[in-house]
Amino acid sequence: MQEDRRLAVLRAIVEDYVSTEEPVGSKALVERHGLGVSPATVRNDMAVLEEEGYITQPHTSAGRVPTDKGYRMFVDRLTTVKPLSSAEKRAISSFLDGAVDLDDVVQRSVRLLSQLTRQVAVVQYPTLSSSTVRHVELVALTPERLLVVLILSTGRVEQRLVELSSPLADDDLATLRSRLLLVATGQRIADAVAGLRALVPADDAGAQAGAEAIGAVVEALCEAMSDHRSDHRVAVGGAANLARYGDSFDSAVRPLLEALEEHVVLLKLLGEAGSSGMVTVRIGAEGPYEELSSTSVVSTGYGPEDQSLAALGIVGPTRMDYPGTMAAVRAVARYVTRILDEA
Amino acid sequence: MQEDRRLAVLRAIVEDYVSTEEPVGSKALVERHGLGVSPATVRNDMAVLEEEGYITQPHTSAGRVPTDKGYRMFVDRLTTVKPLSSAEKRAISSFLDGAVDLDDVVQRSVRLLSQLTRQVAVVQYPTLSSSTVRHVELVALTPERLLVVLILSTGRVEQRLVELSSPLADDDLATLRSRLLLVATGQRIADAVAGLRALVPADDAGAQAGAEAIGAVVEALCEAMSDHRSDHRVAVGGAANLARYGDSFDSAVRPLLEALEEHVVLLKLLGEAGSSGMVTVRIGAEGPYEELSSTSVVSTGYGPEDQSLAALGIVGPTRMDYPGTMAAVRAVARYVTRILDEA
DNA sequence: GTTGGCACTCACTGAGATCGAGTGCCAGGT
DNA sequence: ACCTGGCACTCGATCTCAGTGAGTGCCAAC
Repeated sequence: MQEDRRLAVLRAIVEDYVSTEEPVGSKALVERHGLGVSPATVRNDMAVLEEEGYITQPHTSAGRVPTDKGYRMFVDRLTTVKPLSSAEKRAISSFLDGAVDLDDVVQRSVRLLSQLTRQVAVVQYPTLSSSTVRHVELVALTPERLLVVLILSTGRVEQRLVELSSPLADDDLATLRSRLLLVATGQRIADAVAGLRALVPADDAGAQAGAEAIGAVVEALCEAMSDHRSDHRVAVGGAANLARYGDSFDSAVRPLLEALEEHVVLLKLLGEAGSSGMVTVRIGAEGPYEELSSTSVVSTGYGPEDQSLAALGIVGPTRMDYPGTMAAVRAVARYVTRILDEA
Repeated sequence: MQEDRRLAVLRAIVEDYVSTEEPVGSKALVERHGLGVSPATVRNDMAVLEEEGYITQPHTSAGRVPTDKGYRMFVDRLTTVKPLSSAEKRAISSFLDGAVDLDDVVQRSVRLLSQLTRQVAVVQYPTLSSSTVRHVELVALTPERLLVVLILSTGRVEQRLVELSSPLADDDLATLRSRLLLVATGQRIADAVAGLRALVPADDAGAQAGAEAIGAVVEALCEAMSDHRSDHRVAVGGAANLARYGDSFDSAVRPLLEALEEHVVLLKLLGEAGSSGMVTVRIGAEGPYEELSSTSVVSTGYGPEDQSLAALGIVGPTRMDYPGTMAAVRAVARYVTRILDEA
């Protein structure tokens, strides 16, 4: 019984603190929320909650503030699913439906997400690893310069320039192209890489015409396929929302701004995201980055069905509207998944 | 004579204020700089400078601070070219020489520029308008889906997906491809667009096989060429440097953060940049954006010779090290130009 | 045209003094 | 066993107020 009320108190504290941005006291609590008890009772509950580590007071004789543990409890057990308003739903679909290509989808998603949550949004570009090769194209810019174009099922196009030491005849080019197509088309990345490498003649084989070209082209293709830069590309948006931090500027915003430029760090944060459909919340110092100890990450995977292509999410202060943010993140992930499926 | 000294005083004020971040008084001035006169004399000069609008005092009985007009004078007439240190030069070349493709060049440039200047750097992707068509490729993903790939002399690759209502025979595809190549290859964008449009048969012409395909493909190509999104792409880096603003946070950083996300605004700012080789400085409220009245933009065009492909520059507080910043911007622009030329 | 002297201004700083939201605890009520 | 009203206490926030000093403007002398 009292256990239940204590949790209600915790929830109320979190909600109030999130919306008012100020430590919340016992009196204000009973007024703003309909718990039918007196401030004194609430104070007792608060004392217990503090003992258990869910809340603290910044200084004696100030209201209480949730700790990371408190937020965690709130997120895990106290949030009720908060459906998006129909206006928000409309915003999402009208925003994303106009997208023309992959880049556009990602960019619109970041923008949308940052506007919905009023936080900094991060969207990872769909990763290559689970996609297949749709097409490979060789273009002879000059007899010694080949442009290798790789087109993946996700719609991503990678191109590489290959310089040859000796010119390549058109016939050989055509042969090479068809061999590449035969081996790679329709394959998953990993299989395609293996198949392509097998094409390269062993060192001691006769220096047949175009042997150098095969090696160089295959090398370029494999490099493009396993290119981690593409895997690691992320789009960031809504940095202007950082200006709302107001207080705790140097301690919180600076490292965050730095992290936002270090895309590898961002990916690590997003990477903790579970599979599609599950929204993951990392609160404060739960992660590996000490400097981000006062920021939380709400993220999820997105992509068709069980195999999630990539992750998206938002980064914000630990004091944030978790239910609303989680709902927004999940909704956007779903829509993006659908859009990608259709395309 | 006194005229000369007054300017020397102005220069000294700007330099001191930039480095100390505090209003500078007459006594400190004569001490730190070797002007061989007494504080009283300097005070007289300051009074004149203030009357002429080059400096102000934040409040009575405080030191002087340069006005926008003061900075303008400083930049136009008082700066001596400040050569980069050899360490900086080395940093530039080692940083940029490793770049592998166009995207990489741009991204490295932003990073480099932001680190050299400790400001927010902005680099515009090379614009399409002055580039030529290197190659056009058609790929039949399925008989009804064509992938159109456009390769430009700048190394940029644009792709578009075209859906046809009826399948296209391989022969027709090959014919179309060669006609496209004939018309477009080597042409400047504008000419290529004109040539391509001429390929589309008039409405009343017989519905020859592939007529629809021609129209759709040409449409896609032209759209890709005149696609303003590519023209308008910019890379931004070094936002973490905003954290150094410290004071005047809400008034300065917030609008700046917003502007940084509005790439169109950035382009407008950069767009004021003169031709290659000339570094342009916009100080404070000289520009069209009131909210950016306490920020300056140092920018320049870059690209081969007379025709500049795009612009790059930095955005920072009006109180900045103009000589150093201008030198860095110019140096980076030169290096980038060289790199692009070689590639 | 320059300089030293001098009175004046005014932001900044730190020491009280005061205020009040909020707490902890206890005795009494249900 | 639990809730409640009452009460003393704490301590950050706010205000006031004098003191300090960097810096100025002006003037008479060089």
